[in-house]
Amino acid sequence: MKAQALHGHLDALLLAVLEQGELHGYAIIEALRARSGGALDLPTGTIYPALRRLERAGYVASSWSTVNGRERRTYRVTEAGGRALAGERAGWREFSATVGRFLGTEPPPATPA
Amino acid sequence: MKAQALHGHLDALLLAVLEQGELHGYAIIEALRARSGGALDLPTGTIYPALRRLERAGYVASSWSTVNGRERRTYRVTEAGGRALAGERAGWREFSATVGRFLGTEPPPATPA
DNA sequence: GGCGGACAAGTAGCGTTGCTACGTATGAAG
DNA sequence: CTTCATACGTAGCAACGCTACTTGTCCGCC
Repeated sequence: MKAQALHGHLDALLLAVLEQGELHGYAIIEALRARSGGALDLPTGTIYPALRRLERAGYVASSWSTVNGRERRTYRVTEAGGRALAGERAGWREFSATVGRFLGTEPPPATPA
Repeated sequence: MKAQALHGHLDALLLAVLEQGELHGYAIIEALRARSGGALDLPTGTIYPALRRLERAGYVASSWSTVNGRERRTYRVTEAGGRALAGERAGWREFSATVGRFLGTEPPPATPA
């Protein structure tokens, strides 16, 4: 699956993953890959900027820690982030319903002309 | 619904609409609006360039006609476009299933037997 | 000791995509 | 005559994610 189709939904995805528990960037990538069955394998150049975007927006907060000499920035969802996620979920539902109506997850209708 | 979230799926949408019968640009906009219950109200500046993109790619073909002194460019899906649409449909299914797993939208309604 | 690979974070630059705003023209309605 | 619906189109912009690259530590292997 070409991941570039994520357009506009990446933020929601990140919030959704972080909703289940705080994680650091690298772990988020692995969580996405694991939970999607390998379909989502995002490069660091995609998620780090996205995370900073979310932090700038106030949807996540981060804290540094050092584990075995390796610096880690751990992110967690803020209250505003939680609200945003709820909105994103609603938006996704509407979006997928709308697009799904056209791309019909099912075989092409007989189209009685 | 903010339509800008369409990112990457517009082409598939256009092909899907045209699959049911050839239409001209303006009619496509109306068809999208009608079939989506008003959720999709795309500006001409969005679909005309998209249509030309599709034509350049060989997924649709167009022909001019004049109706009541008004020029019309009518589009229809080509064979390559049909194949592309099939691929887009498969892609959409995978994409929506993947994102849905995170955003909690349950599996697509296609749950037969 | 040296080397590569996993872990961990980050930036710079690019291409694609859809949107806003604008421009042109005809026919019908008021 | 003006306005609205029909009908086509372009130019410029902003957002988003991707590719490619950089820095640094720790661990296992030769």
